[in-house]
Amino acid sequence: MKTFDRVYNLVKKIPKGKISTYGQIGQMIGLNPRVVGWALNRLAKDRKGLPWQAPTVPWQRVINSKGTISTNKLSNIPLDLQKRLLENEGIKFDKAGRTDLKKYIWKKKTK
DNA sequence: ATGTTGACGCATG
DNA sequence: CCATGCGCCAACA
Repeated sequence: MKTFDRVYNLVKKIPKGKISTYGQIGQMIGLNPRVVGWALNRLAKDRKGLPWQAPTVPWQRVINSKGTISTNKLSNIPLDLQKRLLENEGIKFDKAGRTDLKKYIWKKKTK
């Protein structure tokens, strides 16, 4: 089991309308937040023409701990794509591009 | 083996 | 709120 597979498997469990953070994901599977970001970045690189609208892994549901979008400074991902995807799922952003983590944060079922 | 690179996060000033 | 600095660690060259 590759490290990035552990990340993907967990991210796939985030339900629509909920979000998580790199730190939270990392904490759940014992990885540094940077590694989580690295794994998702790799996902984008391996995309190879697949449509952004139908991601295999709902990577858009992972944002940073400040509640803002981290992908906007990247060149390999269209500007505001992540924000639009989340808005499609009912996530609201304020004028500064922040979202309410307390409201939308995903709480993994303690089972 | 060694150095570099981050979709990060937290502490400081 | 903005700017640095640093720890973190898998993958890659």
